Amino acid sequence: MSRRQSDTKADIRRVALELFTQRGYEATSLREIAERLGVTKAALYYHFHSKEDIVRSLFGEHLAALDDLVAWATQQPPGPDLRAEVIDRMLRLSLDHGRQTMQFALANQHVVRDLHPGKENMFERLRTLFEVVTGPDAGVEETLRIRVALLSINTTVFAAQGLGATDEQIAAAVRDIAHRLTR
Amino acid sequence: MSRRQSDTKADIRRVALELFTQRGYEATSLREIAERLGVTKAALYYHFHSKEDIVRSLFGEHLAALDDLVAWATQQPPGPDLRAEVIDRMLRLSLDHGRQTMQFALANQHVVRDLHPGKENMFERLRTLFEVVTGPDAGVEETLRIRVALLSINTTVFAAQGLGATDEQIAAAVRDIAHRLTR
DNA sequence: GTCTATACGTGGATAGAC
DNA sequence: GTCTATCCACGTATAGAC
Repeated sequence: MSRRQSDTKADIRRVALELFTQRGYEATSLREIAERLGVTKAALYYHFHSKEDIVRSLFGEHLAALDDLVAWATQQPPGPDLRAEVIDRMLRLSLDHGRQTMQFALANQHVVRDLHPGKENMFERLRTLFEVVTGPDAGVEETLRIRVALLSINTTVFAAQGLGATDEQIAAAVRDIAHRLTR
Repeated sequence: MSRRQSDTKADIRRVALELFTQRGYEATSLREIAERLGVTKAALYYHFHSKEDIVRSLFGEHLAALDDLVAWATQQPPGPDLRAEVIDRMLRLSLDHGRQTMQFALANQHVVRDLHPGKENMFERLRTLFEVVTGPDAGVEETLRIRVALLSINTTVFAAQGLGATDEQIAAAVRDIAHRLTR
């Protein structure tokens, strides 16, 4: 039985995510990705239509999952319980898709922003989520605090660099942080 | 009296910071910067040696100020008071240099990281600052919490996008957040 | 499914006139 | 101090053989 095609495709995705995150999207050439994998540029184009297509493939699932979360949250009755639940679901979502995907999004904001022109991008979804968990009558400071609580997932992953923390420790820290910021 | 040379230079810096932040460093060409200013690429090269030189110029002051802070903090006796003071000084430092510089650094991590090869880069300084404010006997979760508190300055500025918050409101929110995370 | 070869654009950077 | 003109390297992407 021969090596499956999807293995190569998965390899490309893995290396691309790594390099895009470390060096940035534009600073990473397809040549580098190909070299790292021991294949040629043309091989990449067999599996993906374009460079942007690779990013789309990397971020698509995450975006879809975020969509589901937003849809779910919108239907729930507002309140403090919802905040904690949204944070917890977002945390699980982030850990599932791996820390690196978030790091990538943070370090390549303009790329992620332009993936879906118009209002369909990631930051619009985040904004919607912000609005759902924040009451309409919250003051500026409270709004900021709640938003930071949601973003603390990303921040904590970033802060954990070089610390050798496990996913469990990170998750525990995030819950603690979010709790301190939203009560 | 003729238009001073430093005006043009300042204009370049202003536009460059704006574009680098919005579109990313590599995605922004010198041609775009020049066009926006109504000058030619060659004019840019009169004021700056290279593209990287522009970034260095943008980030140099911030880095120097951060150096001073690290040096100061290293000499202080450790303790909870130091944490609050370090956060406060870092907050003032960040607000002074403008929010955009931080946004730029966040959105172009790899560029800032490689500005000074070796250990002289921004993240090394941050790491040093982390170590100073975190006791050597802190657990993983506590360490994460304190780090996130320091980073909350950046996070809050990011979270404030599109909210129309004043610098004072942001500063107040940061102090509140840091306090909740470090007590 | 992966290769070689190549087209084509654009980017950063420099030389030299004004 | 700013321009025109130009160089060169590299990037994405495609065509077509194996």
